[in-house]
Amino acid sequence: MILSKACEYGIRVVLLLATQDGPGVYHPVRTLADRCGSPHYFLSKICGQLARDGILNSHKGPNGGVALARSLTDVTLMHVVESIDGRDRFDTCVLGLEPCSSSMPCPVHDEWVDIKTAMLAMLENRNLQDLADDLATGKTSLKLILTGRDEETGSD
Amino acid sequence: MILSKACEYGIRVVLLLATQDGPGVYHPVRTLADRCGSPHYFLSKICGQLARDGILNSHKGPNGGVALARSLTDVTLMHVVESIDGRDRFDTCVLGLEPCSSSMPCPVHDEWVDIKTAMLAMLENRNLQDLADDLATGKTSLKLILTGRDEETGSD
DNA sequence: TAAATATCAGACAAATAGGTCTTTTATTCC
DNA sequence: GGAATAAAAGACCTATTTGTCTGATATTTA
Repeated sequence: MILSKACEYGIRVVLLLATQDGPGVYHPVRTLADRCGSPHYFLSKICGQLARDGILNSHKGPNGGVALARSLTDVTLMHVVESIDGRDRFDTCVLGLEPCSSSMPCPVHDEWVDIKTAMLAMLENRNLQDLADDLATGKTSLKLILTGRDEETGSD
Repeated sequence: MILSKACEYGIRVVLLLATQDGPGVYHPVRTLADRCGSPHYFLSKICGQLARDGILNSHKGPNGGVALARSLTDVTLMHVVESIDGRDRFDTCVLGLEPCSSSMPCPVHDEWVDIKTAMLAMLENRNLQDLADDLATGKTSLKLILTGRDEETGSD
């Protein structure tokens, strides 16, 4: 809603990698897709984009896959959003008015400015390390309702 | 982005009516569409929905059109949003996780709760009267960049 | 080198959102 | 009643997003 589906999946996969083994450890997109409830081929494209933007590295062949390209402290969710959705996702007027700005504000302009600020803060105030720490301590969770299959046994 | 295009247009038309003559005065959707930069037929459907939900009244024939159905103080933008987009637009997790809640929060759950609260406040803290007052005094504006035509002379 | 694994590139399909048009119906004015 | 006006209903089209598939390429292992 606020983010595209593609971006949701992108964030999920990055968080997943951050909680698993950190940068440099490769996982096949196939496996990650299962774990984060994203369509395999769709996630594959998303990872391609993240790789092009230097957030992931990718490697072909056995033991290949994708891995975080940078240190956990060097990546924020905003980096992912910028890569997938683009930053201008947050530059629009609530009412879609073109000239809306502080000098010609729409009826909800001021409130919206504050909300956008809070959204940016949500996405860039904490890096992957912080977020992974919260996940590790159980303070937060990435659990989702998996429809169809439940869990991998590691056999694939 | 946060609201659908349909909802944007719906809000615009309601604000337009609020600043023009208040409840009970009918304007053809055609004219309103020109003024609020919305496709005529599209806005027509939107107004139909708003009428079904008791926000607008509509009347066929000459001197017909749509008009606000209730007093300006009885309508907020949230009423429009609920009518067009539905309230559950604000009930989703940023990451699209199904079980996300305060007891199983996603990594940005808490921040998102605050942001949603602010968005609801933006949409329901002030009624059409308040918003129309700000527009009347020039404190805010509904101006938009009209592509193609500039203004009606009343001839069509 | 052969077989297996996995990404890459890009075509393709399905679903949804956004937008247009035509026909019908109700209303007003003459 | 007849002409004009304007909404109502619903079919239809277009663009974007989401999702799937195929063939090619690179890499590893044996």
